[in-house]
Amino acid sequence: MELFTSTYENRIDRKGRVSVPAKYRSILEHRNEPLILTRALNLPCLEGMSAERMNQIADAIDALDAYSEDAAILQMIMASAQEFRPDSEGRIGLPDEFLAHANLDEMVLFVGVGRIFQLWQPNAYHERENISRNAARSGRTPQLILKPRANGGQNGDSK
Amino acid sequence: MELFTSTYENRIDRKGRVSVPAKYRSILEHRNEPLILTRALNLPCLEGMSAERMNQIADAIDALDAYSEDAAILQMIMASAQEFRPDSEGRIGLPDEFLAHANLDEMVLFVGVGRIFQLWQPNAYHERENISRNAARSGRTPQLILKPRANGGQNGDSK
DNA sequence: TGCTATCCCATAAAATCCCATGAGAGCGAC
DNA sequence: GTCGCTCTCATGGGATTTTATGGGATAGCA
Repeated sequence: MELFTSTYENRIDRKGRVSVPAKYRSILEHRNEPLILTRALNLPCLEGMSAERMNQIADAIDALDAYSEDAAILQMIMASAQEFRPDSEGRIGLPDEFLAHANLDEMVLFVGVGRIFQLWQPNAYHERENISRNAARSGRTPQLILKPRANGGQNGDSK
Repeated sequence: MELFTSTYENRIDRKGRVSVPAKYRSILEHRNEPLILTRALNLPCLEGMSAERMNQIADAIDALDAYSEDAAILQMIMASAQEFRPDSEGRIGLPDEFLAHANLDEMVLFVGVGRIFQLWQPNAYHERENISRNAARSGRTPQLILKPRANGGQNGDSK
């Protein structure tokens, strides 16, 4: 499976390290790409993605006028991004800015949301989940429009 | 990764030297290219890049009318460019014009913005970051259209 | 002779490597 | 089904290396 799914709650040890879920790691390793984390623009969480996606953003920046305000905002994404190379046990050390942005202390909740995954303070995520769920119950469901994929033939392989 | 990301705040010592972040150094060394610094055109910061990037800018200038005002302005980028060779500990000495242009005194904030990086007076950058972040929060986010890349893409997605 | 830039060595803190342990999932034999 | 074996994975912590930084020594240069 090429998509990040499910959730995993892992501990931050006293050195500030946390294990990246093995499922996520194997996706990145399978693509032979390093792990990138960024601070989400408008949420108190971190976002994890492959380097491929960062390159796409860099391309988007280059396509803009280098001195425009739009470019400045996209550059903020790059400035908050950091490359991580998990140690031999699959852990990464989270720097203070990242811990602070997502209010992380003891535990981290990894949340797979498809092409990327998020890192949440567990309670913060559960609150947010309840809010969204209640919104859905009260009828405010989003439109979900599925389109056929271009490369219909290939499906997910695995280990 | 090939991109300059994240931020690093380093001290200018009493001899006027500052360490170039090891991550940035290794990118340049990996490409076997010297470090070039310029004064940013419309911002109080310096910009660091590889020599290859300089060539791209030169190409962009050539694409303009050689006698236009725009070309004259962009040529100032080249005029302010200077090549630096870090010492054995990875430090460079910043000349006075550069210190003055970016109002640098004690600390330098290296800000990776993709294909280049910037050198800011820390407070000056944080102010600018707040402005951009508020703009992003209030909905004025730039269009971000991610395009599949020519070389890297194993995952055929479009969205 | 002063000034400046560069080389070299030293050091503390932070990041990373490496080995160990234990819980738990999966699996096969019975 | 269930017992026990194996393997994976998250976690802990000591050992080692990297990195930023300070400063003395040396060599040009005005």
